[in-house]
Amino acid sequence: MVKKLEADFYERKDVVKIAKELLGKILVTNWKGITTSGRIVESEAYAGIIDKASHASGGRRTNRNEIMYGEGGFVYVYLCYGIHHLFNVVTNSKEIPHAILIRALDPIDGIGQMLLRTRKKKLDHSLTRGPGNVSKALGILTKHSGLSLLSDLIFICDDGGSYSKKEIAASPRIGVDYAGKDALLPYRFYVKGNPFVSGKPR
DNA sequence: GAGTAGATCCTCT
DNA sequence: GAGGATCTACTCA
Repeated sequence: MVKKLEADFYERKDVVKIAKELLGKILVTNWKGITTSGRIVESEAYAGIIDKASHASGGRRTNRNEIMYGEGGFVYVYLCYGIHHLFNVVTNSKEIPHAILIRALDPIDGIGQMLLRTRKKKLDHSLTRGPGNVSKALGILTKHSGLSLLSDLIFICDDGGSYSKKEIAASPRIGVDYAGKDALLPYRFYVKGNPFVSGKPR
C-alpha cells in the first residue's frame, strides 16, 4: 500500500522530527511521463532563522529563499558551486523558513533513466549518494523550485516500509563548517550501513 | 587509500 | 566581486 504524503505531514512544527521520519519514504519525480523514484536514506534538517547553516539564518529573506517562508510541502531547489542542484523540502507553516535537505536515495524506479542523466554506465553506489547526485539522478533543476509536493510532478509517498530506531543514526551536518557551533548540531539523519549514505563523518 | 585542487554560475553585498 | 548545504579526478604514498 502506497500513499502520498499530505500537507499535514509537512506543516508540522518539528522539522527535526520530520527529517527523521522522511527516512524510508519514497521520493518520486514524474517529468513528461518519465518516472524516477528512490527511498530516502539520508536527510538534514535546517531549522529556520536560529540556524546559522540555513539560508534563512537570522531572518534573511531574499528572492532565492522566499519559498522557504511559504507553507510546508513545497520544493526548494538551490544551485550550489555553479554545478550542483540541491533538493529541499520546505516544512512548517507560513513565515517559518524550515527546510529539509535530501542527501541520499536508494534508487527504486527508473534506474536506467537515472544512469542516462548522470552519464553513468551501470548502477553503483555513487548514483544517488550526496545531494548533488540525488538531484541529477531525479532530473531536478532550479527551475523546479516552488513546485508543490502535493502535485503529480514531484511528491513523496509512504509504502509502509520504514526504518526502526536501531537502523537510524544522527550526526552533525556535512559541509556547513562555516556555521560555527550550529554546525555541530545533530541534524543529519541516515540509515546505518546503507551504501548510498555519504560516509564522511565529521 | 587518503588528501587536495579545480570546476563553474547564480545570488547577495 | 566574492563565495557557496558539492563532486570528481588526480596526485602521492
